[in-house]
Amino acid sequence: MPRMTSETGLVERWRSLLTSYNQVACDLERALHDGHDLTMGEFETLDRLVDANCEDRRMQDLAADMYLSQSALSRTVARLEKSGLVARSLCEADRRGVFVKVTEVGLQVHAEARTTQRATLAKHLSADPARL
Amino acid sequence: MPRMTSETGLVERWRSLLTSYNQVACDLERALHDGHDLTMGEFETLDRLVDANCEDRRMQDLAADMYLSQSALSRTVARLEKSGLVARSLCEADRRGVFVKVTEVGLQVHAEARTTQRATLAKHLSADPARL
DNA sequence: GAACACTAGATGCACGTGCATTGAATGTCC
DNA sequence: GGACATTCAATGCACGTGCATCTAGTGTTC
Repeated sequence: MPRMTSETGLVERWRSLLTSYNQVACDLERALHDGHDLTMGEFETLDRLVDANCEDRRMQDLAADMYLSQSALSRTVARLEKSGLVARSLCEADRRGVFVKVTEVGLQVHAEARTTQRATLAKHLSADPARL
Repeated sequence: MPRMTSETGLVERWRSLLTSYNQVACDLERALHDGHDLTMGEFETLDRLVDANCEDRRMQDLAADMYLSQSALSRTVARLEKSGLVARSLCEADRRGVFVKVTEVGLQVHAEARTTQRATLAKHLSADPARL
């Protein structure tokens, strides 16, 4: 069973993934920070919240479709709240839970930041879909 | 000019990249840490050094084909040296430069860790080349 | 050869992260 | 209903990172 091919391809694909990700992430992080004083994690969190708009979301649900760990998310939301971009409120039904909602300011900042994000993504991902 | 399609695809591809990367990276990080007391960055550094074996490599050259920043690389190599996996020696030709070489122990640890890496990569990347 | 710009790599610092733990609320079992 | 396990979110802690800066060696210009 000649599995050399698959093993080699594996590492190559991993390195490709590693490189792609880091290039985009690095640039995006800087662009968001410089232009909007946001972390990539903060923007992504905001982005998820806006996607599911009108609806309060529990921390848990947020964490579910994100890559952030529970503690990271907790602190990220704390930072966003401190900046006035989201609001936390406790869930009456289950008083352990916490609801998170985007504020007006949060919506504005998100809209602006999204422009930056799109531009950065386009710069890196538009021309070469082969090397995703 | 209907660019909606491309913009939408852009974000989708980014989220896909984000998710793929974080799943693999997270798992790999843990596996390497638990099994070999290595950071992902440390392993990748070691990996690059082994690839270019027999040859001393300057920090600069190492940094060139890696995603790590200059300061991160500097500290990573410092940690690897402290653990006895690599050795630094100064470059006589240009005494600002520093050579980095894998030690015997480093080779062994790398070989062991590579097994773990391959296994982890296989788990995540083997079945679904479509969603690289 | 003295002054100045530049480069290689190390380091102080602030910050975001994961892990483990904590505190509070809920569920369960008898 | 009281004791115990479980869940949600927050937090102490150690650690790796990037940015800016620093030190030392090199190149250049006069």
